[in-house]
Amino acid sequence: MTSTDAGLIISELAEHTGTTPETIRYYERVGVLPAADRKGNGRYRRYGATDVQRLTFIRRARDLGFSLDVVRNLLHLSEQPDHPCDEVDRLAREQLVAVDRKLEQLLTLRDALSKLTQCCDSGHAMSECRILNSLGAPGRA
Amino acid sequence: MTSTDAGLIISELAEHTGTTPETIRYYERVGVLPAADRKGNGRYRRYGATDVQRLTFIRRARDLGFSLDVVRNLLHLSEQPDHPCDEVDRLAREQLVAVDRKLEQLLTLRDALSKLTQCCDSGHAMSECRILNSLGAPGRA
DNA sequence: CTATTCTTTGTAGTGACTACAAGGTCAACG
DNA sequence: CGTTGACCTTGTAGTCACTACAAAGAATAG
Repeated sequence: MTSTDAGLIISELAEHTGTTPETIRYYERVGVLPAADRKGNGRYRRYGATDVQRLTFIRRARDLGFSLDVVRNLLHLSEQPDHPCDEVDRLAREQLVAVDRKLEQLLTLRDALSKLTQCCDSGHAMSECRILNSLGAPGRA
Repeated sequence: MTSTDAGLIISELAEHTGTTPETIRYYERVGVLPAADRKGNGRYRRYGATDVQRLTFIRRARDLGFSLDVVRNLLHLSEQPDHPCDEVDRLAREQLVAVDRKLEQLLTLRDALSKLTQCCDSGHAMSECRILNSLGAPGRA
C-alpha cells in the first residue's frame, strides 16, 4: 500500500500535511477540499501537488484560528487573482481583533485563578477551603 | 406569571444567576443541578435559595473555565465538609496550568497574525497579496 | 490463495450549550 | 367563566471541527 505514479493515497497526503485521513475526508465532505478523483486502477482517492498545497494552506489558516468558513472564503478569494485583496486584509485584521479579545479574557481569567490558588494553603477541611468559599460553594454560611 | 411563596420559576432563577431557562434545564438534564421539585399547584419547576447558590457557584466556576465535569467534581467535594481540600486545590492549579498553556499558544498566534496583517498594505491584486502568499495559498508560484 | 493492511461509506459522539416546535398551564382581564 | 398572552413543558436537532467506530471492499506481499 504505497503510492504509485497515480498520486498519493489519503494516508500519505495526511502525513505530508500533518492531518489524518478522517480529517481529509471531512474536509472533502464539507467542501473545503474538492472531491478527489480516483484514477489509477482502484477506487481510492488520489492526490497531487495541488492538493498538498491546498491542504497545507488550510492547515496553516486553521492554526491561525480562522474558522473553516473563513478558510473557504480565503480559498475562494485567492482564486480571483485580479481582484483587490482588501477583503483578505480585512479578514486577517478581524481575526487579530478576535484573538486580542480572547487574550484579554484569558488574562483576566488567569489573574482570578492565580488569586484563587494562592489563597489556599492545602490541608484544610473542605468546609474551610478558601477556594470553595470564594466561589460561593453551596452548603456554607 | 410571577413567583409566589412556592419559590422562583425558571426564568426568575435564570435572571438571578445570569443564565437562561434553556441552560438551567440543560444543567438538570446532565446532572449538575438536581431535578427541581414542582410543588405549588402547578407542574412548573420551582427553585429556592439553595438552588440560587448552587447555580451561582456553577456559573462562577464555568466563568473560570472549569469544565462541567470538573464542576460536578467540585460540587461533590464541597459536600464532604470533613475531608481535606487538597483535591480542590489540585483542580484549581491544574486549571491555572491549562490557562497558562492556552495563553502561551494565543500569544504565539497573535504574533503570527500581527505580522501577517502588517505585511499587507491593501490595494494589491489578490495574486500579489502577501497574506495569501505567506500562507502558501494555492495557485501561486 | 490468503493474510494483512489499507481503503471505503455511513453514522454517532464530543462539549456546552442554543434553537426550535408542538403542546400545556398560569394569572389576569373583562 | 372564557379568553388572551406570556410563560412553561418535553423532545429533538443544530452548532463547530473534528474524532471514533463498524462493516465491507481493495490492494499488496508472500
